[in-house]
Amino acid sequence: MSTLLNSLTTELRRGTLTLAVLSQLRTPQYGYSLVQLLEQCGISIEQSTLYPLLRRLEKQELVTSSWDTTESRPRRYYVLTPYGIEIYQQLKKEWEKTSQELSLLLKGEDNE
Amino acid sequence: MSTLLNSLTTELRRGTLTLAVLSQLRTPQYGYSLVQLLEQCGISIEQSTLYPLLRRLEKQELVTSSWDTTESRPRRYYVLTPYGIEIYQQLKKEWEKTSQELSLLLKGEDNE
DNA sequence: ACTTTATACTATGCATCATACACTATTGTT
DNA sequence: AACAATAGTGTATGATGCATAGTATAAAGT
Repeated sequence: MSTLLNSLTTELRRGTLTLAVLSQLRTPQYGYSLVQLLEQCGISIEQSTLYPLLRRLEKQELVTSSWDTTESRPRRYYVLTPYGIEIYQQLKKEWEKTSQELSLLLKGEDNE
Repeated sequence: MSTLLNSLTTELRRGTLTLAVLSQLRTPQYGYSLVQLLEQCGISIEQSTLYPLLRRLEKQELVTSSWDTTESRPRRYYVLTPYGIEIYQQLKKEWEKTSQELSLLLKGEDNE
């Protein structure tokens, strides 16, 4: 893939990562599990992208986190706050709207 | 709309503007007409956002531009280059892929 | 003993978008 | 004739998020 296409795709993905992560935090998850969960769904995300994102979300009070030290390895679990749930649902609506609008624009002569 | 939701939505839109603009430049358009064309489709874009975008696209050789001075008001028309068409189609595919993946993630308990 | 997996995290730079401007010429209205 | 509104093209600056490239540790597997 050309570097140009690559950077355009990056920009296109931007913001969707947040939405994807929020969607998975309705049930508690820790960073590492999130990476794999999303990978399974075809969305690859680097840890070095995810952790700062989680930090942001926590700062914005969309998620809360807590350490679980009962297992052999300590894990920090993240989960949506009520406010986070609300924002998630609104953001989801926004995405559906944008998605539909774009579908309309892109429809038409599909010459392959 | 809260400022947080606003900024999240902005991020979500990011990159989609490029795709939207590219999709309209299969036929020649000038800046002002593009704004209105997209507006009709529900996508609002400020001129001060569009013009720098067009500049970028031209620099990346995805579009070319030329002045039309035959009308009463001079207009600068933009249109896709062959390379631009190619990139557009690939980017479109990327979007469709991402879009589908996200649909999957967002599906599920729609408690309204 | 060595390597891989699991797990968490930081720092820096680049690109895009929003916001706020500046500018001109034509059309429409009073 | 004066004025406002529309049509039209642009620039500068700042905020922000993602990618890239790292650091670090402990458990499990060989």
